[in-house]
Amino acid sequence: MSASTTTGLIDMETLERVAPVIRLTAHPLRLRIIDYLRREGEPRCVTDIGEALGSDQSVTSQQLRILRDQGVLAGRRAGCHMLYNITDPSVLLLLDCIREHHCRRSSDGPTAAQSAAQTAH
Amino acid sequence: MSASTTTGLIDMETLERVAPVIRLTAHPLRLRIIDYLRREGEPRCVTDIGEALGSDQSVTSQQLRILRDQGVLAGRRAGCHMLYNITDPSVLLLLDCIREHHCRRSSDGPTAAQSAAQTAH
DNA sequence: TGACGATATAGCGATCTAGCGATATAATGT
DNA sequence: ACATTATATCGCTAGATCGCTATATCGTCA
Repeated sequence: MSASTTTGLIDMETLERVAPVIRLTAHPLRLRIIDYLRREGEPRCVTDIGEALGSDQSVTSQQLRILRDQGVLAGRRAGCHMLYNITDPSVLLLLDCIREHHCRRSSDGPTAAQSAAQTAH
Repeated sequence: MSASTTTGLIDMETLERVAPVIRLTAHPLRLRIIDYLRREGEPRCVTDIGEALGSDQSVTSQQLRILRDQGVLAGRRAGCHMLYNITDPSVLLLLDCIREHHCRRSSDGPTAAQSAAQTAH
């Protein structure tokens, strides 16, 4: 019985590798940056992103670096600009998921999850 | 021009509300717990989960509480057991996404995202 | 080369998170 | 009531993350 307790589950190594990517991506401003880049459809520079989202240059650059380190974004030089674009399509699924999440959570009032979590205690 | 820079994007309030849920869910053991509960198909108690995943009782209980606080899981009493089940279906999408992610990243070698991130520097 | 615009990094204090051991609470059966 | 099993919480230390300011680097043009 001990051999099959975890068969069929995603192995721990994979989770330990992927979890940080998701965790670091799940940040309000960083998600917004990704959403912005998606809507724009083409690479944007740091200044554009910062101005559009109202975030400071330094902060914007830091977030971009984090996302780049995770392989979510990539940046290429264009003159004195740095153009960033989305390189990991799976984060777009995450955004789609958030859109649904949003509708379910805020429009429909308390969700099955929330009410269940309360009554369960 | 200032009015339409962020139209069509997920609003910041939504992101600030959803991001913590994703961030706290994106934890190796917690993802594994969710994956385990999904595979089992029916609610499981703390001891079962801990034994199956090889995690300490205290740690397991803590993770379950975090997931319950986020509305991802719910627990109901059954005698002296506490049976947990998944209440937020969207986390299953996250797991599916990880499975794809896993295949793309580990099987195909360096991914487009990773190579692009390196050449971009 | 020197000034300037654009981007990246360093350093800091504050806050959050991870695990762990010890202990407290809850439910059951005797 | 008491012992037992199951679950939850507490207290702690170490490490991660956040947002900010100041400063450094890079690329362009005169």
